[in-house]
Amino acid sequence: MPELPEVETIKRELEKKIVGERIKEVIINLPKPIKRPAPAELKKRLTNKKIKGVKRRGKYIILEIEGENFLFIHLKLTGQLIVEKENGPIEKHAHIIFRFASGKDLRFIDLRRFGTMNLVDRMEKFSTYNELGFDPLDSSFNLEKFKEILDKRPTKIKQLLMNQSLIAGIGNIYAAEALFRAGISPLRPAKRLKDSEIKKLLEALKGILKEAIRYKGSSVDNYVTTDGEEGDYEDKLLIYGRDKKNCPKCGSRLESIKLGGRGTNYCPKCQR
DNA sequence: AGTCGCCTGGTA
DNA sequence: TACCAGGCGACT
Repeated sequence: MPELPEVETIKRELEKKIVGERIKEVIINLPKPIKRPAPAELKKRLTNKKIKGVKRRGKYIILEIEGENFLFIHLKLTGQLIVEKENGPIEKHAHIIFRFASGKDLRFIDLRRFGTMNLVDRMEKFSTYNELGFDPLDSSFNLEKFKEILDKRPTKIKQLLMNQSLIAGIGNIYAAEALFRAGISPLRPAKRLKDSEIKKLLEALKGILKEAIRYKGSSVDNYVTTDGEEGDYEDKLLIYGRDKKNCPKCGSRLESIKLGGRGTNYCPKCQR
């Protein structure tokens, strides 16, 4: 499940591996991920173009391609972006392949087919881009801004953390981890958090995201880096996925509930 | 704010 | 063999 740390890891690797490469062919084995334009049009616009840069916004990877082309890629739950030699065996779910003049491929692989691609000629033309909230690691995202976001919102804090239009990049894993580290119950209405708790949560959030990036993300589900390697942060997760287990801090039994349709674990003793 | 649908593979 | 996971958009 790629969230901010996983997407950031992929972004940094792609920056090193594919900037400057020229696309000689776009192979579409499954058109479904291509939302717009029509697959044939996308092919036409990208063929024989150079990759100029790679950006990340929330959980989106953005490839900047010669000729005013911005390709927004969302990996959703099981998407992978792998760079490898073009003559290697084609993976079972390799839906879209960008074949470079150098003999390398960038392959978009997605078991569950939820991932998406949108090609636009200006960043702002991708409507979702304009609706994304703060990047939690950006220096402009400080205590004051975080307080403003929580202020007056009755939403449960975990759901607020995962609302991409407020803060962009946090998903189920890191929301749960940050709340555990900060000792805050996922059920607390956002507006009821005390200043001291908001401070703690912000520090936990930034800290965990940075650590996870250092470990190249968590390989929950089938996330891998652009080498096809797993991340190493999965072993550091203290609360996510620990259904029916005991709290790593106090030893009491963890609570497993559904929140906004998503599985949520927390320790009722350590998280208030 | 809650629910559904999109998907496949692992698990009860 | 039925069910569940889950980001996000669409819908209510």
